Amino acid sequence: MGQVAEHAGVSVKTVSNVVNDYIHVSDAMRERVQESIDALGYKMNLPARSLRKGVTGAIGLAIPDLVNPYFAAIGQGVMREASKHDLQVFIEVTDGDPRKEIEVLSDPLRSMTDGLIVTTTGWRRGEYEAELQNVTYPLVVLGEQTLDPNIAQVSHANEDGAYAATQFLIDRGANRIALLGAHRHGTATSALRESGYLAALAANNIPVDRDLILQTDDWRRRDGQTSVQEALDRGVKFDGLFAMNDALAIGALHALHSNGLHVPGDVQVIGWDNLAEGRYSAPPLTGIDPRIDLIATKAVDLLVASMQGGSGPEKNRLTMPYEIVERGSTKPL
Amino acid sequence: MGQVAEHAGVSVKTVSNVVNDYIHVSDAMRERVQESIDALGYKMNLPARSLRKGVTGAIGLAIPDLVNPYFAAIGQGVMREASKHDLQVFIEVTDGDPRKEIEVLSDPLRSMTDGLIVTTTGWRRGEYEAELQNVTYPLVVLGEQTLDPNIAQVSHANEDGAYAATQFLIDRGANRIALLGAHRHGTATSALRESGYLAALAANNIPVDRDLILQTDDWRRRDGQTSVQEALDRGVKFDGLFAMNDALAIGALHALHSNGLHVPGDVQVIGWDNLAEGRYSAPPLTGIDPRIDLIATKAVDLLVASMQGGSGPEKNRLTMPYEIVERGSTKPL
DNA sequence: CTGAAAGCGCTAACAC
DNA sequence: GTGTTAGCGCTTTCAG
Repeated sequence: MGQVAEHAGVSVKTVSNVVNDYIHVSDAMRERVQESIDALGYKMNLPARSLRKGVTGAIGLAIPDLVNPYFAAIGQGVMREASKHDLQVFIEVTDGDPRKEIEVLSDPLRSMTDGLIVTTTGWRRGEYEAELQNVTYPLVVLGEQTLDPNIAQVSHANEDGAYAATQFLIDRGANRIALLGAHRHGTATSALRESGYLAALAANNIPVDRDLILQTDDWRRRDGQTSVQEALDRGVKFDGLFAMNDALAIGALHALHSNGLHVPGDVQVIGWDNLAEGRYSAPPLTGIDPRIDLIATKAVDLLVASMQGGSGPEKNRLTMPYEIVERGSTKPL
Repeated sequence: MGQVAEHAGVSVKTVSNVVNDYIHVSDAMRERVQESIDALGYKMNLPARSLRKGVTGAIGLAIPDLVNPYFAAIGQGVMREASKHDLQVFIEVTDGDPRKEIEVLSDPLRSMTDGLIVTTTGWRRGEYEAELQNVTYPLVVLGEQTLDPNIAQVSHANEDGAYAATQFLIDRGANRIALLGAHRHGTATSALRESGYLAALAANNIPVDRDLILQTDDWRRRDGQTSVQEALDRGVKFDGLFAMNDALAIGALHALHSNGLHVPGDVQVIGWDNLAEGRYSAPPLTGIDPRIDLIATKAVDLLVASMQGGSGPEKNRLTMPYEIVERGSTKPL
């Protein structure tokens, strides 16, 4: 910057003014400085600016996995919305490891971001409340795990959506409905979706059959496939299947096909996430659309509000609307 | 840091020594300082460190799209390998827009990274050579578009792989083989794969039928689907299909099914990328495995070498090995 | 509207 | 082994 100032015959302050689009700069001056900038190929040093200003112009996004299409979509949505606010996004990967999901809160990288969006999968309800309390910067949690109502948060309509998905299957004639994705050690999300499922069964006077509640360790395609395969091997029969996410559903489809079962003829399948992949599966997947784009947008907006406004009495815990998108994996009504 | 120094009754230099694991610090001192650090909850300010040291400890990764599983896999691999070198990765998304792919080279964010890996999709051969020349920091290009042999680069074995894929189909009895993914405005990658396809046909004395060369605007599922659907609508017949990537192949599968065609009975399909999604399609996809993990690893290693060693006479243009993974979308030999 | 000087938090160089 | 000082490149007072 000194270089540019010298070349243009002005002070560094003036160069800074031009670079930062300061109002009170004469057009002549602006042009002259800009020419020097171009001539010398000057590039702003961001670390120096951050150090001086105390803000970085970047936010962090902690997700479990880049390759998982759900989190990739979150990442895409966050980046899109952040760029509208001229914010860079630094992605950190936590592998769905609860320890890493909490470490990220005090990572040195926090000094390079003005706020953090963290998506949690491993936390159980009530865990890590203390660490959350110690956070001094703007934070938004994606998930349903915090107790403290002061922490900004955006969640799926887990219970309502699960109820609706189950009812959807019932309405189309299924009455032995498997639930795929129950966690042995109960994450908050799976517990909520399970309770929506149970509520729908109860409302329709369908008895609960524990054999139909299929556990998985994780929510990936493989987990869906092996879990359904095992159920089939055990001789469990069902005519409907509600998978807690699309990846599980894709795996389930695979297992069902391998066992000669027809979808939706023998088993109707409904998923959750409305991933692009589900539009191209055979058959295309019916499912809950949680509006991932909206989740990401709201998360950024909440974070930005917290970064700017301090902590007004704004609504900081959002539950997203959902829709059911009907495709070939369920029968038409 | 001053805070910590005061609390521990030492100088800032000593605190810095402890934080940076400097060798010549007595154990007693180290412990005392560490206690103060913990007591005060001190966190290193990265921008300040970067400013002073002139290096940031981070690298940039420019990819077209976070949601595209191929690039997500590249991202995952790059992050994994980078973390082995204690490097942060800052991802930037270029939307496959050639302009953005070039802008990223001179982005202000470069001052926050010590090097850049850029994956190119939009460049045509020979384009942007000037901009590439102006780059003053370590750079690795993923793709096959640069002419300058001094630019580090890792590429797929496009021509050989395409030849092998086509031959694979021929060996299994196909003799009317469609090629899916030719670009109207010829990107380097599609041109190379097309030439491998043509070479294989020639080697087997199979005449080229231009109707079988299916153009697409991009390489996404949708492009594969619509392109194949159009071909079918035009009455084009084929018993084999080589899709230039898995996304196209997934789209093709969808179109084929919709038209009552059986895979591999009526049409054998081979893809390229070996994405997880292809393992769960119906039928599971045969295809070229480009070893995405290896590509990412090599890219980081090349970059790190260039960041450390300056520019030794090392091999800086790598073509990755490939394998064919056989699954249900082709017939057994 | 523009200039001069101070200082953000850190590490490198040098002194002790 | 540990302390002192200067300065990385920028923006922010405060003068003019």
